[in-house]
Amino acid sequence: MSMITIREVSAYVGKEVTIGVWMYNKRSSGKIQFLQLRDGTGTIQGVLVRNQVAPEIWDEAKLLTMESSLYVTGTIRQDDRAPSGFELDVTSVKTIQVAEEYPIAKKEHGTDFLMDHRHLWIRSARQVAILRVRAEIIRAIQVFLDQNGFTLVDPPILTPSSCEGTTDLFHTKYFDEDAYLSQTGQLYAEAAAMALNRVYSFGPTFRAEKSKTRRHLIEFWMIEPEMAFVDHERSLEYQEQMLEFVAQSVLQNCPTELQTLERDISKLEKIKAPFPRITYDEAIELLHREGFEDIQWGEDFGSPHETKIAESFDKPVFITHYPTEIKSFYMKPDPERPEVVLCADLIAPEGYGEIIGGSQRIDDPELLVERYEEHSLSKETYAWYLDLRKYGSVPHSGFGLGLERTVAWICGLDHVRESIPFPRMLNRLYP
RNA sequence: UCCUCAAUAGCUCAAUGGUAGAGCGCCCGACUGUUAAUCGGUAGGUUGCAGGUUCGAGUCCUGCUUGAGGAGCCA
Repeated sequence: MSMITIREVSAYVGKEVTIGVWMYNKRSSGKIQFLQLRDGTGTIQGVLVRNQVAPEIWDEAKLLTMESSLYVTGTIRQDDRAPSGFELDVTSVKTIQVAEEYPIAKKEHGTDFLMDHRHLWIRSARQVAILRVRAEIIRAIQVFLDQNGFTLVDPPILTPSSCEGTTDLFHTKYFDEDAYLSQTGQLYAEAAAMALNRVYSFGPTFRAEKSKTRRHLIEFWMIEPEMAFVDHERSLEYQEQMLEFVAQSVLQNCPTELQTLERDISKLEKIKAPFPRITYDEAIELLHREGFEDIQWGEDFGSPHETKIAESFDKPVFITHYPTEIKSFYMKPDPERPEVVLCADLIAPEGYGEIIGGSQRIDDPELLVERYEEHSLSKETYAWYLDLRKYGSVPHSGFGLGLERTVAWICGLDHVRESIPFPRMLNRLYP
């Protein structure tokens, strides 16, 4: 007799196997019990017929409650009545624990209740599917970057100062010094690119913003590639190729998960490079045509603006060449138009908003020092970053992809809180 | 920080200012193919907190707390 997982049952038809499982539901009549079993790799229905099993096995199964844990032994049988095509004729049940009354019922729950029970909520089929797709997206990104010669470098999480200087940071003590939780690994990735050419960082980032929308988390994960000798245009090509690879990988490797999520596959099949590109100027014109007459050149787009622009395309769209004034200090001005920078935000379709922000970086040390002054950045704190422009400065570009927004988009979620196992949100640190 | 909405049984929600209810879940019982099984029954309440108006407040008013959606900021 073999100890297997539910994922493997198709190879054991007609054989007796034992599986470690949780019971997520039970339907029973007087002389037959249907145990709905899951083990994290899949689900299967266990069938007990009263006059075909030992009385003590029948009685033990009757005591099982929702989410009770057990080893179940039985024979795998092909059955067209089962959604998965297979059933288990149970011959023996070995209870590990009879669970207390499980708080998450089969019917609907409110957001607050589910978030308070996130540690149990992740057991449900939909959440399991999302976490699988998240893992597949991470895997696909790493495969793509590996195939393109990128090296993973891990930036620090405790940092001495703000990297972008704008948003609110989480403050902590670092012995006698002040320290902050990282809001981006980019500046460190730039340093690593000067050592390893093409690199990427992948890790958690933290923003103490009072943001409370479906697109924001306090703690979220970013993938930040940084490329020496690569200009803005080439960077956009990497971005669109990477997202195409991600979408195709999920389509190929997560069909059952996408089915569980009831995701419209045709939307994902359209994610193919190249993506449309419009300049900031053209985006402003588009918005004026669409009735957003309030927005003026030089202002940043709000969410309604981004959504309107995205609705005009059936693929993700790059918005390039934003005004220098509203963008980060390290972005390289367009040599022909210094009032705009060589940057792009990638806006996802279906209202998922900005999922990538990227730019070519300033490589001229004198211009960088000017920017330090304009943005009131401490020369001492950023001395090491200036060094990158003093010792063999090269053109280089990079971008940051927000993992949770990408997962929410690929899965078709209506909130990023379901795209990460344990979301950290405004006023929510538990569980 | 601002705007809008909400808070009643374990959960999801009802209840003209006039006796606090239903469905689901739990528990008990019936049922040999159930797919959120079905059917019958039992138990289950300081209506978020503190005041106020009223003969009478779950309901109206004030303040607070918590949550949800959005703005700003951002990925």
